Amino acid sequence: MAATDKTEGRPRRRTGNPARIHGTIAHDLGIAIVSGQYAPGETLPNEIDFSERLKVSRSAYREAVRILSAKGLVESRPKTGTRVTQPTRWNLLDPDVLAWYFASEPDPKLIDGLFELRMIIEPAAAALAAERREPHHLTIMREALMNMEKHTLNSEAGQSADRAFHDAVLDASCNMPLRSLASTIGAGVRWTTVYKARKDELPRDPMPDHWRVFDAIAAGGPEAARSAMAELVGAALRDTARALRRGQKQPETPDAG
Amino acid sequence: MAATDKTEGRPRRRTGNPARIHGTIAHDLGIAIVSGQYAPGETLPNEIDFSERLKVSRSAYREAVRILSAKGLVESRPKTGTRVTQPTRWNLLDPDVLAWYFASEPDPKLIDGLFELRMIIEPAAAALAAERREPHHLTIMREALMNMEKHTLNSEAGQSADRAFHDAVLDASCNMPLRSLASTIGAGVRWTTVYKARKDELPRDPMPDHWRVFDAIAAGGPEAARSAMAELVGAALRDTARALRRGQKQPETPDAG
DNA sequence: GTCAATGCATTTGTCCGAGTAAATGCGCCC
DNA sequence: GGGCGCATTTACTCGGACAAATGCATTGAC
Repeated sequence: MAATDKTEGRPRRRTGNPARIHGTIAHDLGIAIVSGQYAPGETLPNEIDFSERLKVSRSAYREAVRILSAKGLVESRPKTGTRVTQPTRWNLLDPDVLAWYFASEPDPKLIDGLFELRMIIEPAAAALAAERREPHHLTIMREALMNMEKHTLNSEAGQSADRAFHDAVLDASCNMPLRSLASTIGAGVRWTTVYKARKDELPRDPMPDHWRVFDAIAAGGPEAARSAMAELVGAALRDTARALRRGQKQPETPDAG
Repeated sequence: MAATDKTEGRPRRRTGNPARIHGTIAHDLGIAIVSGQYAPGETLPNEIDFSERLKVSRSAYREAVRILSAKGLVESRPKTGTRVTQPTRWNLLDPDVLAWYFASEPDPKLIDGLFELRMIIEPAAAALAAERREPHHLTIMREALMNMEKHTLNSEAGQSADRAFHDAVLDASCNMPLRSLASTIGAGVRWTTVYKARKDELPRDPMPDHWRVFDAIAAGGPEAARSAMAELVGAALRDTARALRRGQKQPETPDAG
């Protein structure tokens, strides 16, 4: 836990800063909603009852609802009440919403979907980055990869260096909407490494693939960058799929077959 | 105006429903922020003064700020106040934020970025759709295209049919994160058609391209669907670029060259 | 003279209670 | 039986008060 903080809807801040009530309520309620604890279409208890049950003032509760409403998770109207919207309306690309998905074990369909998105976005972004990268982008990438080598993906520092590298590639694409996908991609990267580590699955050294992407971007070769990044993400996908199979087998067949 | 409503931060609802104060404040402030009226890093007036100036209660103003905070536009802390965050932190993919961008004439860089994103996303989504589409997806697509033919892109109905078609393709990809990009793509589609119409630029009949995409998806041909969609988006891009050039020329050289 | 601890002022955060407006469902009237 | 007005439920808005947190200046010690 203790993620990157920044926006609304996180339980507590990086600096030991105590959480604000509306933030924690939004966080808890958000997790409850995306995990299906409140079904789509269901209306939650009215403001007065619910805020009393949560032991917070109505104002704080209402601000929490505003946060969830801003992210598309609920919709509130007079008389009808506040009800959970259909999942297709949720802002899945919102960093907080995605984080709430990953707070509990997320749906495998979502993991697959995120990998598909990465396979679409990241090679294209790498190609654009090869054409447009500025010197400072390369500096950030190089530093991230060196940190990755030093700390390895088993440490928190190594994982955040991995995310920093992918973020830098999206940054270097010089495309605002693409860069906005950084947090989404980052969540996928993070989950992948953590999950594989939990399954003791770290079969392939990720560094050569990463350096190939970096070299292609630095050399200004769009197609080389595209294929190198496709290879990198594809390898991560295959490793994760294997870890997923192991994870599913374990609870069913403890030691025999 | 009078967009699709649904989430928080819209000024008024589809059904003639009067706007809620916190929604209108968030809407107005959101537009002011994305249009640069409040510079990144700048802190807005404190809650009491600002809410008085806006002629609303502090509670309503605070709920508006919570909405903006949830979308990453502002960040508020005690003593420091509420300040506008750096644009890289904004949730550009949020439907409301994007709508606020388009409320005033948006930055051409953003338009280019959106087209690049569409050129990356939509062909890939079409390919996935060709593999996974269900009969009801095809029904929706066919109906959308028939409406498009009937009303043409000059009418509101025709434009929303266009959006409905692109939405249906993303739906048919059966990929949750991809589908979440529907509102973003839709905003791009909408802006494109409206802008071209304003410049009297409608040189190419869009229907054949659209039917080719549909046929490929219906036939289950991923690569055909991919290239057909790439052709469609590429044509829209070229037309829009031409309209942009005309739009820039007009104010400078009224009638001579 | 430098640095650390501390008190203070400012701003957001939280709480409470009351009253308003809107949307739904019911009963009434036509 | 269908359309219309009314009552009820719910979120929405308001105003005021207190608490908590934080940046800053002051003060003190070394």
